[in-house]
Amino acid sequence: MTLSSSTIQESPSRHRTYSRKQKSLGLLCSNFLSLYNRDGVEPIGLDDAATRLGVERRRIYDIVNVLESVGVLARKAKNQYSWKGFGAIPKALEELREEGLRENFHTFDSNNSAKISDDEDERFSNPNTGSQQDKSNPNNRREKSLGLLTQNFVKLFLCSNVDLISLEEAARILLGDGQSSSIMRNNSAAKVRRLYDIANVLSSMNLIEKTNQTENRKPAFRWLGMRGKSENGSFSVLNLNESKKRTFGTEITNISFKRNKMASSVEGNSNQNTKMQWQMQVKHESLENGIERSDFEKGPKQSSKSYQFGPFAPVSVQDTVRQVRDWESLASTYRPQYHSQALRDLFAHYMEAWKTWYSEVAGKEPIQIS
DNA sequence: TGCTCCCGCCATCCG
DNA sequence: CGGATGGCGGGAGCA
Repeated sequence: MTLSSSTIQESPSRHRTYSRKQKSLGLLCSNFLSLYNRDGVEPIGLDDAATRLGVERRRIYDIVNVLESVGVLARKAKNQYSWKGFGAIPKALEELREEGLRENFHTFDSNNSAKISDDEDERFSNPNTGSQQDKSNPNNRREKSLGLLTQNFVKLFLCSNVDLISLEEAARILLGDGQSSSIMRNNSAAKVRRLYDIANVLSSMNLIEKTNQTENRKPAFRWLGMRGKSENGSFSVLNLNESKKRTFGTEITNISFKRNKMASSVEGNSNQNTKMQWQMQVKHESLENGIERSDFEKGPKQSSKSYQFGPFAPVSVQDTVRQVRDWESLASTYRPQYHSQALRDLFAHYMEAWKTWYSEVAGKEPIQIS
């Protein structure tokens, strides 16, 4: 479609320094969270999000699906989601845990796994009612969705004692297990990509952390959030790896901008619509290393129309400050919905964790301001 | 190289 | 039907 006239590629074979990292789902998720973590009740429009974050719509679907899986968002209507907030996570996880236990998520454990028959969620199901669709296979599309995969992945942690699961193991359990009867596609190698996607966004919320087994160096995921377990119905909160030690120096544990040598102003997209688009009055000036204040300019052409590649990369953590900052009000907004002390504790736990997280990302003191 | 996993084509699902 | 969703896997960054 309308292959852009010129502009697309300027200086061929020039040190373009693309930098894939700045386009990661994890970073995108962080920005998304920063952008909408407001008690504002206004619904979130997918187009709006895509535009504000400077990414294509397709990517928004990716993060929105996993965010919804853990309760942060709720689909309201077509093209529209409502922000539930971090405060909704404990409840969502608790439900996932119960659901997981009801199924056999706790039996995978050592040696061979126990496939998770799954089938899917709440209501309906029952023998094929209507006559439409189902020609190809009884497997609904939902079965392979990112959202369901996310929930199953989380259940793995919530319903067991382990807090470290290798990528390999997770793949085997979640996507058709090793060698089983079914001819199910076990080309896990291909499906594993989905796990990476999920892991990235869950990581950006500090629900999990990517590491690798002490011996073997094999990639693995460690659960950082709360854990269900025990039948007495009580929670046990894992002290998320002794939280951050707040190293005042530099060193950002998560985000890791790494030293992307001169990433700076990437693509010379020339969207002149910046005037109204990025209305985020970013004032943050930090971001020490690299990433000099990128100024969007360099746009000789005004191709108008296509603004799909917004300054997502450059801004990165931009306005994390403006949002949030008011944890108290945020907290009071959600706390009421928890009647049990357990959930309340969990909530507090998370708020603390995120407070730390945001301060790190923003590179400044624990938000608080007016 | 092998591990990660972004990108976007295009099958499906809704209105 | 046309637009909204979102599987899926090629293949390019990166370590």
